[in-house]
Order: sequence, then structure tokens, then C-alpha cells
Amino acid sequence: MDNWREFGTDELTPPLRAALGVFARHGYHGASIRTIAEAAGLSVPGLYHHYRSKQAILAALVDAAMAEMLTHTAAAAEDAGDSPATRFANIVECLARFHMARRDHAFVASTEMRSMDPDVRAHHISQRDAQQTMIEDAIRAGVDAGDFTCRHPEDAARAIASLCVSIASWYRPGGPLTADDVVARHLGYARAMVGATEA
Amino acid sequence: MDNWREFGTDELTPPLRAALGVFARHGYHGASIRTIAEAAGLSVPGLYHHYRSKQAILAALVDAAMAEMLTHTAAAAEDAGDSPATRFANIVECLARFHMARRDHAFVASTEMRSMDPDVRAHHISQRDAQQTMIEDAIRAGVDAGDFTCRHPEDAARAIASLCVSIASWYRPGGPLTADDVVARHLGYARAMVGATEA
Amino acid sequence: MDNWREFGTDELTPPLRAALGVFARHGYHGASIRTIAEAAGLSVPGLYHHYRSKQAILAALVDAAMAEMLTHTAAAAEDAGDSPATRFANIVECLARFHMARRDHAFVASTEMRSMDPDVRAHHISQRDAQQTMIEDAIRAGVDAGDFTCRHPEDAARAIASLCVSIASWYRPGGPLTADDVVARHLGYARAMVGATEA
Amino acid sequence: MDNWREFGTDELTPPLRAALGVFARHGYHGASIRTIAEAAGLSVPGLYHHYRSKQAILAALVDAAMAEMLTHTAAAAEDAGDSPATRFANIVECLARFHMARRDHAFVASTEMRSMDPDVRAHHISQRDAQQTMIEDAIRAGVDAGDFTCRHPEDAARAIASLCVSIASWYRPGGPLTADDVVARHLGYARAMVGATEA
DNA sequence: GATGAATGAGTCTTCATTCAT
DNA sequence: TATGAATGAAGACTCATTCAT
Repeated sequence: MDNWREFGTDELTPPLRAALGVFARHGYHGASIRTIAEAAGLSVPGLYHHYRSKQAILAALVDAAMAEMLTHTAAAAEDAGDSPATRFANIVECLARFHMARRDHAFVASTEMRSMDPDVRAHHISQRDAQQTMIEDAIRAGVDAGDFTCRHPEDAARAIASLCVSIASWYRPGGPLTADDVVARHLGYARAMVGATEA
Repeated sequence: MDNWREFGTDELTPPLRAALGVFARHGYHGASIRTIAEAAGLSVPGLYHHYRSKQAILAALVDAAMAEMLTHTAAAAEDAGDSPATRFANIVECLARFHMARRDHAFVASTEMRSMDPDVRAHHISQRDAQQTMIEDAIRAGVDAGDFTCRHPEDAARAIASLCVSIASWYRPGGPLTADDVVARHLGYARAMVGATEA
Repeated sequence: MDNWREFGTDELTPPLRAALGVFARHGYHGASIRTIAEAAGLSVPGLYHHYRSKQAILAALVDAAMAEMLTHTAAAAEDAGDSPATRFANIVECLARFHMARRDHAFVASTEMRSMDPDVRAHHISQRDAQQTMIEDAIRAGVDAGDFTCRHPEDAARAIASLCVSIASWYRPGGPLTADDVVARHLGYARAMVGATEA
Repeated sequence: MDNWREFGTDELTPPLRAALGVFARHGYHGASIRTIAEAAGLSVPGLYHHYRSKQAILAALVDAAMAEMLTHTAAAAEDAGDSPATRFANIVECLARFHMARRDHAFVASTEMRSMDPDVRAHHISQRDAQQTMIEDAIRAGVDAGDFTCRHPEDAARAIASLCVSIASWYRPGGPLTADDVVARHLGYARAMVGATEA
């Protein structure tokens, strides 16, 4: 991972990128294979040549998004060295940046859980839980180090994750707030939520 | 409003309640009129007798949910008298309770924005904005009164609203946390986010 | 049963009768729902209003055919009184007449076994076996009575049934042979096959 | 023809053999080129390299089957020398053996007539008629020689052919009856049907 | 109000077939 | 020959909606 703060072009295949846009705009059930194929510049069977089913597209999409999120946040955590407070801050910053850079990915992943087949959903949940556990561990470490006063790390981790996820549903690049603004404010919220003693 | 902390049975008509469950489980586009009619114990034309279209059902549903939320939070605000801190706390508590008592309502309203016809969506957004403005105003009043140190009331209001909305997607009655637990913790998060100066 | 020798108009519903023709001409897999609906004078969903699936159509069709065959042959057997030879002859005659009057029914039923879902197939086989057992019992009775010399009643019953079934694939009303011709000849074959001792 | 009683491995090309199995199990329209290619261990265009179309596969298959049947029965007839009764018996035996040794071939050929393109069907029918004529001629010769008393040789030929064909739909090697059993019984039926005067 | 019957347009998916490599 | 990629047409089936009764 060169730089966990950077999110360049995602590595989705063209059909997946097309599907992502359509899913984001219309939802899984509101998106037709025809529309997706058109958006991808493919015929319908051409799309099926690459993906077995609509559900397989969703699965590939969600997995790619979650995997990228996990890789980046893991790098962010790693990058913090031994300081729990920095580790926590890096993770939150990374999450916030991810949800701005990958708005649609995050939105679709969190919104279409109910449209996933059981095994796809299970996989997604395990990835989401891994993410949440990373935050939780960082909070616990901070509490142990005396940096945070948080009483319910698990609950706080979920709340902070939710907060970052929700960025995806309102943030627009070029809007009134820059990405750095959003990061700064959410770092502030997150630190406050875990009762950070410094600052 | 007798007691804004209480949310009894909602006042949805039976067909609307049935539709709510189906929308929550499958999404608007994933729900068929047939399934809704069945869940409502009506024939398909019977359902159409009550509502002009699937979209009208969604509109009625979302409006009822948002109206109830607004009525309750307004009562909660009113109930606080002159204290900005209490007003803020009451609103947050009310929001949290609403999103636990009306999980499906809140979830469908926030999740199906993209499925709403333009005018329905506009109406929904105006209700949501009214809600957010209430929080924002309370924060500003608290800042003016010296109770909060928040620098970006609008942003904080959105964050706090998002946090409360997200409760609906994980809270389950009978789960490990009681409603009072959830309220207490979220009050804590919300106060921390606006930099409440008192304990 | 008024007269087991008579086969009037079958009692298939119009959609079933339409489907029968299409199945007979193109086979189950070669028949499209569209074609069936068109033949029935219905729209596609109109057809689905009456039958849940293509398979359900096949099932209803085959069951109706087999049931009619069983009812008629049972009446034919009944009609013979105590004479085993007459009972045998009546059954064979009835079978032959059925396969001329209900050519398509019989052809589809016997030809599309591989296209039937397991439970549909099981039901069909049980009906076919019941038919075969009727013949077998008649042969055994004839042997016991000294009318027949047949050594393998089960095998003979199957052969005779097959012979009657095959009539459906070549007989055409208005062709060179009358139904009575066909009956007479097949009665001859069947008697010969069981070693009938009388003339 | 070394020995018309023996049917070793058929001489189908591997793709044809694969197609035969698939056609037998699912029918022509129920079989997809993809399934056939897979069963043949070929890619789809690989299969098309060998056969121009699905229909060409069916045509080649059916022709091979019918040709083998004709060659064998001709040899069986030839082998009988001057005795009409023996000639008849040899043909019947050969037909019975063919329908046991080449179950799928015979089943597909007789069952998929309706799926054949007109010229393919015409060719198949001419082969089938040639077969029937062989039997018919044998019967006539037997009648002329005073061996048989059959009154309708053409009809009897068709019935006997049908009876042999039907063996393919129930006989299983390793089942309760050996091939020799089946031959013996069907020789008995056939002789009875033509009114053979000797034992 | 409820019901049985109906439908045009759409759903996801697969078909047989082709072509550049 | 084999392969990966592609496609127009069609497959079975369901959609939201309507209407006579």
C-alpha cells in the first residue's frame, strides 16, 4: 500500500463499474440487466459472459469494495506505529476518505445487504465486522493507554463506523466542504465520542 | 402529545403496515403488489381500492413516518422549556427512541429515497430537513448560551441525525442493549460531538 | 361410464387442449409458452392465470389423459362379467380405441416422461403401472381358466400395452384403416400373444 | 458383417456419442449445444468445427443408427438362406438385439422425428420404411410358403417393428431379463402375430 | 368493497451461432 | 482445432395495473 490516504481510480472491471452506477441510482432490484449491459457498452449475453448472474455482479462489487476498504484501513493502522491514538485517528481518517472516494461502492454495499444471497451476505458481514473490530481494538488500546475514556468500545466502534458510512450519502466532491474539511470534522467527532483526553 | 418518550402502536392503516414490512424486507422494487396485498390480507384490486398505486403506498408510508417523527421531536423540544441543553438532549433522545420504536419506518424512509417519485421525494426531503433544522437550532442556541462549543452546527446536526438513523439498522428489541441503554449512550455521543461543557 | 367404447370430446380445459396440440407437434421443450398461449387465444399472463407453470400444464394434461384411460378400461373390464377372455378382449379393445381417439394425449404422455418433474413422473408411472396390472391380471385369470397359455403374463401385458400405445403414432382417422379394423387386428395380435386357445 | 447377433461399441464419433446421451436424457430441444460440447469434452466452437449445427448432429446420429440397423438386419436376413420362417425369425431377433444394444440410438431416432428438418426426417422415414419392408417381405414369403397365415402383412410388420422399438424404452442390461430372454419372448410374440403354423 | 380474469411490458437468463485470435 | 468474447432472438415467468362482475 503506497499511501492509504489516496484513492485513485478503483480497480473494478468495466462491467462492474457500470453496474455500480446503476445499482447506486436505482437499487439492486430497480436495476435491470439490460440497463447494466447498456451502461457497460455490452449486449446482455455479453454481460453474462463475464458474470454468471445479477447476484454475482453484486457479490463481486461488494467484495471488491470491502476488500479495498480493509486493505486501506489496515495500512492506515499499520502506518501509525505504536501510538493507539494515532492508530485510531488514521483508521477514522481512512474510513472517512474511503466513503468520500468510493461513495457508490459504500452506499451500495451497505444498502443492498437485504438483496444479497445468504452466502454473499455472510461474506459481506464478515468483512464489515472485521472493519468494526479494527476500530474497536484501536479504541481498547487507547483506553488501556489512558488516551481514551470510552466505556463501551464496541458500541462506539459501531457508531463511528456508521457515521463514516453516512458520509457517502451526502458528500459530493466539489460541494461546500473539501475532503479535508470532512476528515477534520469527523476526526473531531470520533475523538469526542471515545473521550479522547488530549487535544 | 401526551408523552413524546412513548411510541405505541403506529397509526398506519393495515395495508400500509403490511406494505411497510414487505418494503423493509425486500425494498421497494423488490416488493410486488401481490406480496403486499397478500400480507395485508387483501386481493390485489382490493389493495388498489385503498391506494392508487405502489408509489402512493410508499408516499403515504413515508409521510406518516416522518410526520410522526416531527410531531414527537417537536413535543420533545417544547417539553424542554428554556434550557437549550435540555432541548438538545430531548430531541436526541426522541430521535433515538423513534428509530428504535419505528425501525422499519425509518429504514424504509431513508433507504427508498431513490425509489420515490420526484414530488414524493421532495416532500420527504423537506420533512427531513425540518428535522435537521430543529437539531441545528438547538445546537446554535446551546452555543449561544455557552453550553456547547460546536463550531459547525449544521454539520454536527447532520452527523447526529445520521447516527440516530443508523440505530434502526442494528437495534433489536430484546437484544443485549435496552432502549434506555441506547438512549444513554447516544446522548453521550451527541453531547460529546457538540462539545457540551457540563458533565 | 355410459359406454366405454365411445370417446367423445375430451374434457380438457381450452388452454390444456391448446397445449396438447403444441406439445404433440413440437415436444415439451420445443413448445414455447407464447405458442401455447397463442393457440389458446390467451395472452401469456392470461395462461399463467390458469396454470402455474409450463410443467403444471404438462402434469394436468398427462393426468387427465391417464385418468380417462383408466376409467374407460376399468369400465371395459367391468362390462365383461365373469369371462376372463372377454375381460381381456374388452381391455385391449378399449386401449386400442383410446389410443386412436386420444392420439395426442397418449403420445405426449408416453413421449414426455423425461420432461416431467420427478413427482409428476412418479404419478404418471403409477397410473401406467395400474393400467399394465389390469392387463396382467386379465391374462393371469385367462391362464387360470385355461383360456390362455401365456407363460409370462407380466411381459405379455407390457408388450400388448406397448403395441396399443404405438397405434397413436401412426393411426389417422380417415386413413386406410377404420378404427374397427385396427381394433380387430390388434385383438388378433393380442390373443395370439397370450396363446388364446379358442379360435 | 461378421456376426449380425453381435453389437460391439458403436462407431459414433466421440461428439456424436456425447450428443446421443444428452438427446436421450433431455430430448433434442431440451439439449443445449453447450451441454453437448461439455459432454464431448470440447469447446462450443470446437463442436461446431465438427458439425455445422445442432440439426446436423441429430441428422448424423440418426442416420448412423438407422444405417447400422439396416446393415445388421440385412445380414440377418441374408444369413437365413432360403427359409422364409428363418429369415423372419432372424430379422426379428436382430431387431430385438439392436434395440437392446442401441437403446439410446433407437429411442432418439424414433422420438425426435418431430425435431428433424424436413429432409432429415424424409431420409429417416425412408430408412425406417426400408426396415419395415424387409419384415413385410419376409412375412409375405412365409405366407406364400405356407409357414404363416397372416392376413395383413403390412400391418403385422408395423406392429412387430413397433414392438421391437418399444423394447428400448424399458430394457436395461443387468435387469431381470437377459437379452436372450427378451429375444426368445419377442420371437414368440412375432411368430404368434403372423400365425406361424409350426411350433 | 371484493374478486376472477386479463394484459402489455418487462423481468432474468439461456439459446444456437459466429468470429477474431 | 481450441479459445474467449460476443450477439439477436427467444426462453419461462412476473410486473403493476385494470375492468367487468
